[in-house]
Amino acid sequence: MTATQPPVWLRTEPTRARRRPPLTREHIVDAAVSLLDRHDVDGLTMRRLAERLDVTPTALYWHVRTRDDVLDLAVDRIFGEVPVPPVSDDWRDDVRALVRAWRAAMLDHPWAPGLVGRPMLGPNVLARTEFLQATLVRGGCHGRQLAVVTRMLANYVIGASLTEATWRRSAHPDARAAARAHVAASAEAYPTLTASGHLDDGRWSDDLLFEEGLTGLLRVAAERGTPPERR
Amino acid sequence: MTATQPPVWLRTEPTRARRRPPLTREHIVDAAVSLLDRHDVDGLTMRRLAERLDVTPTALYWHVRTRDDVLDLAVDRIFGEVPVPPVSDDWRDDVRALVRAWRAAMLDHPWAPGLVGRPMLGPNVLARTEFLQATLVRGGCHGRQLAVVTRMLANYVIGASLTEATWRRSAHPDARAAARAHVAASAEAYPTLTASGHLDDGRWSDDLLFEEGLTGLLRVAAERGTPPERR
DNA sequence: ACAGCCAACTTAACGGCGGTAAATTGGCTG
DNA sequence: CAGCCAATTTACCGCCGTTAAGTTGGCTGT
Repeated sequence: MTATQPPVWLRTEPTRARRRPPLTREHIVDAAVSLLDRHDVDGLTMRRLAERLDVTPTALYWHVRTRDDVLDLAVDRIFGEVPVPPVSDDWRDDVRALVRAWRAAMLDHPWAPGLVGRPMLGPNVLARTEFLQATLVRGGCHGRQLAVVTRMLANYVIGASLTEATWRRSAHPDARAAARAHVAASAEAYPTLTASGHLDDGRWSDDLLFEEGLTGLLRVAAERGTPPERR
Repeated sequence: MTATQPPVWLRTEPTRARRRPPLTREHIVDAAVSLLDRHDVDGLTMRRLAERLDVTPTALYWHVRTRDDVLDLAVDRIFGEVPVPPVSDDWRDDVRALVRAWRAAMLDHPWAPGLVGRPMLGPNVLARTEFLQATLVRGGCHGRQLAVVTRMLANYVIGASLTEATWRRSAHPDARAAARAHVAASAEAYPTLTASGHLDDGRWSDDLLFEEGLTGLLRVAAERGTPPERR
């Protein structure tokens, strides 16, 4: 039988599906994140991404419009890793949990904070922001105060992630040391910085500084009212 | 006289210096900033930069190691535009003035906040940080509290600049509108965001939100002590 | 059984990019 | 006027993002 069919060896493969697994936007983002984790932003090329997915570079453009799209999707993917905490009886704890996890996710992927400078409208980002603001409302924030506090907290966590990730990325063991030496060399120009050990590693842990700052912000968030003229 | 010299017309030019003006790192940074202002980060190419300076691209590499160097220098140049306020009798006013000017400079060059994710060790950055911390010391901050507050303020202004510059850069008049519509379309998923008008333009001005948040931070900065177990 | 369709992918190529190596220039010094 | 050497140019490499046009192969309707 099968006389008219060419022998197996000449047919390409089981011919089951065209590709298995078929290329997906999800798969692309998977590969992108893993590439970003390993090679940082400059290391994410459409060609490398394609190679990783065993596909021609141009195939990606069927699922994605540009490289920037890939980056946007990757950022939102990271935000998906931020667990939205269960609602507790103290709204402050909930804000703390969310913001803490937010920072942690960013630091797990130190390339991410540097990409925050683009419009973030992904569903994961929006969902976390929604939770943050809803929690603040639960805590009694309204109107202008709500807007102020939301922005304040977001700015804080963004700034903190960016600052810390910056140093974490220049991971060369002595890059920090070089920086410290550089400042110490002009100690008379920066007396306070050198005295306070502003660039020192071990002096105060990043975690501690972040937590204490956050505590301060929550204190601000809890002060309700404070209209133009208060009291 | 001058018989042995060829007539002026055949000599290339005053022959005063090899180039006039001679290429300088300062000139390069000048051109870079102006190019960044006009064409954003992607628009700054070594070739365009060279063209602007009437020089071959490779000539730049004599004064600068890589394109990243140019970006680093450009960022520090921007920080040079931040006026260090005169010392007043209220340290809070001084912090306010510095931080306010810091944000203003970043927003004047909306490409800058996105470049903060690289080690900033330029003299202008360090001088401003020194002033900030010195002022806090004057206000009575010491040790851990000083570290916490310094970071808190820096993170806040960085986050705020980045957030605001992001929207300012996607300047297409209706880009924000599209974003708002996008969120509004899933209003049932983001009830609080839509209710609070989180993405609305006119609701609360960026300036106002920044100032009120800053007021809160200064209140935190003024609370001294607060050790592990307080009171 | 087969014609035709169209989503998904490949082939080929373009222009521009950052960066390097080697040659060149031209004012200055001895 | 010989020789030096800082400053710049010429020539080029390999990689990049992206586009246009072709190909494939499973599915649909008859």
